[in-house]
Parts: sequence; C-alpha cells; structure tokens
Amino acid sequence: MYLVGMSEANAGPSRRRAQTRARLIDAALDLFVERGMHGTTIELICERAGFTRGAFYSNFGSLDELFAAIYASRSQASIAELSAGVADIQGAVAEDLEGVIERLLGHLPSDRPWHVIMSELTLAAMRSPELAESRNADRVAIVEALTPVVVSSLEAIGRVPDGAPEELTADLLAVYESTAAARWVGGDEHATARVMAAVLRGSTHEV
Amino acid sequence: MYLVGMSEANAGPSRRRAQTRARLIDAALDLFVERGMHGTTIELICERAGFTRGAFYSNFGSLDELFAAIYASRSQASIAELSAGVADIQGAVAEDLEGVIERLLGHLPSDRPWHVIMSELTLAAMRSPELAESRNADRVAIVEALTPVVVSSLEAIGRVPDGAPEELTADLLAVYESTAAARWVGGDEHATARVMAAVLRGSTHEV
DNA sequence: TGTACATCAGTGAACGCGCGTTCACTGATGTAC
DNA sequence: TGTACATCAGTGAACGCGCGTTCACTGATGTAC
Repeated sequence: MYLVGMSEANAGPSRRRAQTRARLIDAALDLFVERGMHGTTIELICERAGFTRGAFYSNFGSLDELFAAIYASRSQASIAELSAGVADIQGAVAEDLEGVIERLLGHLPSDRPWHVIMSELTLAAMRSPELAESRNADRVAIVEALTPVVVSSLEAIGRVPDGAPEELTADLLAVYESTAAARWVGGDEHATARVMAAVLRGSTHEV
Repeated sequence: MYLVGMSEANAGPSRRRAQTRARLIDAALDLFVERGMHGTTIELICERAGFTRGAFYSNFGSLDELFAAIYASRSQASIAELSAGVADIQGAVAEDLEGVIERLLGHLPSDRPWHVIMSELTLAAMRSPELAESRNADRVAIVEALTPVVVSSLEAIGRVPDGAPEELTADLLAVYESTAAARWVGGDEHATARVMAAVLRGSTHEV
C-alpha cells in the first residue's frame, strides 16, 4: 500500500525528496501496524520502501521523528475526514436510537490498522507526556467535530443529553474505541452498538 | 519491588531455582511496565535481577516463554484476588447507583502497572491468536467472578439487568478498562464512574 | 556425623548477527550563461 | 538550445555496540554409605 502512485515516472524534479519521504512514511506505517513501534527498525523500513539506510538519515533524524511525522499526518487526515463527513451527511436524520448509533459509527474509522495504531499510541502516551498531550489535543478536536452529530441526531428522536454534550460525545468515543478494538482480539462484536446504546439511554432524557 | 523477601538468606536448598525464577520474573515485570514488551531485553532483565545472562537460559527458553509465565501468574493472581474479594464483601449492600459502582470499583485493580500491562497484552493479542485466546479466557473468568456482585448490588437497589447479566458485567468491565486506563494519559478522571453509571441506567430497569 | 561423589544452578567469556549511525562518493537535478 | 558548473539526494561500504545464544567451567546443593 504505497502512497506514491503511477506519477512516479513523470514526477517533477524537486518532488523526488517528497516522494522518498512519503514512501518511507508509508512503509513505516505498515510495519508499525504489523510489528508495533519497538518491533520496527530503520533497516526494515528502508528495505520495504526500497531504499538504503542512508536515505532514511537524509530525511529524518531518528525513528522518533518519523513516528511524530506519521502520527501528525494520520491524525490530521482522520480529523479532516471526520469534519468533511459531518458536513456531508448533515441532512440525514435518525429515527431511533439505533439510527443515532449508525450515524455515529458511519463517521468513525473502523479498520484494523487504525485501531492498532490508536492502541499503540495510547500505550506510548502512557510513557511519554508529550505524546499524551498531543493525543489529548487530537481527541478534543475529534470530540468537537462529532458533538454536532450527536446532538442533532438525538434531537431528531426527541432526546437531549443530561449533561454537557461534549462529555457525552467523549464517553461515546471512549466506548467506541475500546469495544471496537476488542473486535480484533476476538471480543464480542455486538458490544459496540450495545454499550453505546446503553450510554445514550443512560445519559439522555426525552423532551 | 522484588517478590522474594528476607527469606532469601535462610532459604531451603532446592528453593534456589524457584527464587531465581521469581526474581527474573519480577525484574521482567518491572521492565515490561517501564519500557514495554519489545523494549525489554534479556540482558536488562538479568542485570536488574542481579544475574548473568546464562541464568536466564538456565530457567527460560526464550523471552516469549517468560512473558507467558508472567502473564499466567499475573492473571491467576488477579482472578484469585477478585474471587477472594467478592467472597469477603458479600455482606455489604449498595444503597444507590453510585454505591453499586463503588462496590464494583473496589474489586477491580486500579494501579498504573496493571493498566499498562493490560494494554500491552491487548495490543499483543491483536497480533497473536494464542495470546488473544488466553486473554479472552481470563476475561470470561473475571466476568464470571464479578457478575454476582453486579447482580446482587443491583438487586439491593431494586434493579435488574435488561439482558444477560454476564453481558452487562462484560460491558462494565470494558468501560472500566478503557476509561480507567485513560487516567494514565491525562484523560478525564471522572469518566469511569460517569460512563459506568450511564451504562447501568441504560441497561437495567426497576422491578 | 562425616566423607566422597554426583548433580545442579548460575558464571563469565566468546561468537556472531542485526542494526544504528557515519561518510566519502556518485548520479540526478537544477542554474547560469 | 546547449554546455559547464553547483547543489542535492540517495548509495553502499564501514564501524561499532548491544544483545541473543552457546558452552566449558565452578561453586553450591544433594545423596550414598
């Protein structure tokens, strides 16, 4: 899964560097998912990207720097995607609680790589205050983008949050992340919808 | 934090091996929490435990084998502790929803090392079916030990689960694990109680 | 209880590989005229 | 448009360290008599 496309052949002159960076990042991302942060070496990344190790040092100062670059681009992409998706479907209306959940799930990434990376990141953040801070900032951004969806969907079925809407969104996000990630370790695949429904019922009231 | 105590001096003859194993396991556990699975090396473990590397190979075939031993003993201890705790407090009665949650939280481990290890294990299980299987078996054991607490606490405040009690317990456990682990990355520290309360309200009814 | 022997557990040196890191070099890319 | 020069990006060899793994050895532990 290389980010560089067939444009490689007729690539502009100064884009070579950018393409090299992109291919290194892309290879690192794959390995990161397959083998985890610490299981990934510079040599493996370069081998998979089709470069020698010198190319790595020509583009990055260290593995940590590369990881930072990866995470930044990933989370930006994720947040941008989310915001775009929210704008898109703002016309759709939920008819019941299941509809609300369906709408929410439609906005959240559900692929295995994403969950693995988020889990790795959470774990890394437990050991690094800087990572924790950036992770939390990203979560705030995601919650802010998602809250209107939650509120409007609930409104459509005649419900309002008992407390702060952002808190409810954050709670739903936490529930989503843990129960959805559990799918990849053979957990209960119905848990996500069930627990989200319970949280919604238990955190909102009719108007 | 060494498991072996002051009994080392007057230890019986054949216990030497068991003590060596225990010290290796204990050192590995510390490093495991500090640096993660892949960040921990055999050399570091031996250094911290006060042995040379040969001692490791005299006791374990590989790092994986040691990790398996660690995890097995940890989860056994955790489950045993849980069961004992449940038996102990079976007399106590909850008076409201907060009381139910308080009782539940009293039975669950809440230290940082535990959450780090659980997170590492979940991540490792995403890449290893065998680990996933043993992890899931342990979760079933924990849910089974905890379900009576949930049911009796709810009963005391005049509520019963809408669905299978085990499912509710599993859901509460999932919520607990994710929101409690979030504390160690600077997340909302009130989230645990809030979300558990919402799940309880949304998954039970009065009788 | 003491002595001689056998087994066992951990030592510490040695080997080699993987990989991080550096760097002189080369072919590719860009610029000046 | 073409030629000469400058800069840049990635090459590939080299170095060294950390660490996994092995193994002959030794002191400790256990057994037989």
